Amino acid sequence: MDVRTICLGILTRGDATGYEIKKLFEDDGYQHFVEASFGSIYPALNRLTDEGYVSVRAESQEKRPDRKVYSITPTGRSQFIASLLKPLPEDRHRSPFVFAMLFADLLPTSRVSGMLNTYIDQVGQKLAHLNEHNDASQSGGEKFVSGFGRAVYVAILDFLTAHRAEIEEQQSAQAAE
Amino acid sequence: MDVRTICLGILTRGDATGYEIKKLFEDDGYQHFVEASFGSIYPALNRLTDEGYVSVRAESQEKRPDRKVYSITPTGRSQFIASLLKPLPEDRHRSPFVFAMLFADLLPTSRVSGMLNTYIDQVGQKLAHLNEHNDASQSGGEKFVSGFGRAVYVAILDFLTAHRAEIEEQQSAQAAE
DNA sequence: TCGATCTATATCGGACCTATATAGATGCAG
DNA sequence: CTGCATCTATATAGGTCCGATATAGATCGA
Repeated sequence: MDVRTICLGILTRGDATGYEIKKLFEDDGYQHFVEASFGSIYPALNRLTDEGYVSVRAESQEKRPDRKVYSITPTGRSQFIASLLKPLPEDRHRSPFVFAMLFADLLPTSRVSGMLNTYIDQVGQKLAHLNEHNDASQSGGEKFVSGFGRAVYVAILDFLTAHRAEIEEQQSAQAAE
Repeated sequence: MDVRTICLGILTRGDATGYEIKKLFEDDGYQHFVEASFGSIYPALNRLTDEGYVSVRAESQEKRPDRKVYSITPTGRSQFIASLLKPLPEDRHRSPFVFAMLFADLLPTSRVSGMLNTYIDQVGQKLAHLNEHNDASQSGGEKFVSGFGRAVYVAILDFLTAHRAEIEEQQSAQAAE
């Protein structure tokens, strides 16, 4: 699922600038299991334009850089749907926190507790964010995806609350100093 | 959490070749929330060697390329622990499946059901894999991380089983053809 | 009114992954 | 018992993507 495909998908829901595409990941319901940076969005949109999958219109604004508003073309739409009919790449979940827990025995208890607190806090915020944006305007897909996110985050919080004591006791003698 | 740090961490548990480091992600309990490819592991080990964080001994084998066995140095060990004391990068969970569900209305029901079946199958396999490698030899950290993985996978399976019907009914008129 | 944040585009360097090349060993199916 | 697939093992090239940075005027709150 490369950035070009992600951009095409978002443009099926309406025209947008590169900036707005990025904001969708941060503000709305899209954000939790897909992301892309400016450094890949802008080149992706240029290439999609070259390939004829999107069109641009430059809205010139006084004393500001042009707003480049992108629209998906019929070709782009077919291309996007075709990409959803091909086998999907697998999920990729990278968690520096989980990796760090494998080495809890090398760290002072206070650091392990700190990591747990920070992580629990972050997941709690993501959950709160999902709940905030849980309004009636959501499409069926968005509701489903929100529910998915909530299920995952709640499971993580439950597990960590129930089992954090086990990992907080993992220090070996020399790390406990 | 870059690949160099990941390699250092694994080498705190014992010497290994680049190949063995990669295999640890595939076979053992490490695999679910951390990964690295050969294309990044080999350059990482070279650079760690240059920096003095690991040492290599080449075990020459008859009619085979040398096995390059890497060991972490005391400097490398301090460096690794120092990196765990710094703030951790946030989790990054990319899910093409979740992204695709946002566009269920553009797809035929059969394709949405197929995606769900494939995804449920993959998560089920990951869960089974975690359960297989759940033996007494695991360290405290590994047990904790296995439990974390199980909690996440079970939550996903429960959610999808309970809510798949909602997304399977999302097709708009033109996509249902 | 001054600084911070926001809108908006863009590029560079570096990190990382995928695919590929090489090559002998081993194991299994026919 | 033979041939094909898989495994051990290292390595690189090409391409994708992210993080940091640059630019620059607008807006908003202290």
